[in-house]
Amino acid sequence: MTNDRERQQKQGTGGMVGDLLRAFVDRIERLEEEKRTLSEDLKEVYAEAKGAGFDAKALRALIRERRIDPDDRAEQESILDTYRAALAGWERTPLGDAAERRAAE
Amino acid sequence: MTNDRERQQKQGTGGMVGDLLRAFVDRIERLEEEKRTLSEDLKEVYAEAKGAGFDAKALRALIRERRIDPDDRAEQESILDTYRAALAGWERTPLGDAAERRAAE
Amino acid sequence: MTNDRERQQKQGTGGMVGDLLRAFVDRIERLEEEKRTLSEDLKEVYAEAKGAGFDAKALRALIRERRIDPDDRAEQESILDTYRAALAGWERTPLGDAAERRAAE
Amino acid sequence: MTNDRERQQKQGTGGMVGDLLRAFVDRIERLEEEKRTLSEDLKEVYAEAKGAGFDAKALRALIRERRIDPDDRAEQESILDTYRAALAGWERTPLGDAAERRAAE
DNA sequence: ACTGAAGGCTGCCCGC
DNA sequence: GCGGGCAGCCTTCAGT
Repeated sequence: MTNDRERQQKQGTGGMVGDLLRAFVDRIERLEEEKRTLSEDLKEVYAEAKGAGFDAKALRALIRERRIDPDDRAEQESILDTYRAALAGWERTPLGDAAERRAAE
Repeated sequence: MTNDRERQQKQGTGGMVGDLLRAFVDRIERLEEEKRTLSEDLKEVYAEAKGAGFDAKALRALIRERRIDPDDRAEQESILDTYRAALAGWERTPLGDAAERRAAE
Repeated sequence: MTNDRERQQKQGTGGMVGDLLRAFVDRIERLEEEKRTLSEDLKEVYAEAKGAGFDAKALRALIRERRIDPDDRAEQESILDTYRAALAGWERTPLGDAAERRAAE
Repeated sequence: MTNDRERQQKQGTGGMVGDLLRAFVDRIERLEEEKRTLSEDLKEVYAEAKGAGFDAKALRALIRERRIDPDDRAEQESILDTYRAALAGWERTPLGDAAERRAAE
């Protein structure tokens, strides 16, 4: 009988592994659901902040800045400064070229 | 008046705006921390499952499948509806038939 | 015959709309393929730059910085500075709390 | 010459590294510009299709379907393979049967 | 340590 | 003009 086979798969002696698997799936899905809820809460807070007159983009930038390690940030900034310096005076970009071509059409 | 608020934000007169900002930052960072905790929990569960003999990759595939499946039915319906709308007035044309067959797959 | 019906759908009088649709699909897929090729080229260039000793992350940051409008960037930086100032001295973050709790375990 | 002195100061020894960096930046920005152009072309094609009476959303869905379909078969195969691997040693258990049926859907 | 995938985040485009 | 949906980018993580 199909149902017996089903029940065996889910509950029988051989189903212990299945029970274990289902337990894991359950835990995972609960955790994911909680994460999803938090993401929504976060979205709400940003919306609220925006409603209070704060710039959401800047607020996100602020949070990001606070999140990352100050040392790492300094390191990255330092490298970036070096590159910026290496390109100093180099305003002739492909993007500029394209804009000129576009204007010439 | 908006300008007063602007000036307050920039000068910190009374710090009320600063307090508000701090409150938002605090709420955001708490929520993010909770999310981070859940991500770690999730990672642990996967590790535990792996320790129990389950293949993590397959487990993830299973979870993903279960996650998208419910939406998927709705999505398929939605696409089907959209196709019907896109083909409005052509339903009796061969193209309409082809689209319907495609959507029905 | 099924094949004739197929051919009608694809090539017959009633298939003119189908031809048009297929032409659009063809153009779109060609353009997407070209985009994909460029993405791969880009990836190669970054890999090459990395091989030449440049920091890929910083390089991307540099490119991003050059891409956005200088005025917009200044505006964002200005707002960010304002927020930073409003939070000055506020180092007590949830993340910090969590770290302390973690250390206490 | 003043410019040479300037450039030396900003780029370091001989400016060779700076030149190299500029070359990379140039290549990257050109590729990105080409991508941007293609994106615009794509947008135009969609607009044109819309003008011809096609529903843009449905068209995008169609393209997406065609794009993922080839991969999809491979992906499905891959998942199936993964499941088989995950269940190695349990194939003769009820769980194995269930997993195989699930993967076969 | 690096590479390839997976997931989350951000910016863009459309519809309301 | 704005909020939602979607595509692309970035980051992180498992695997080699």
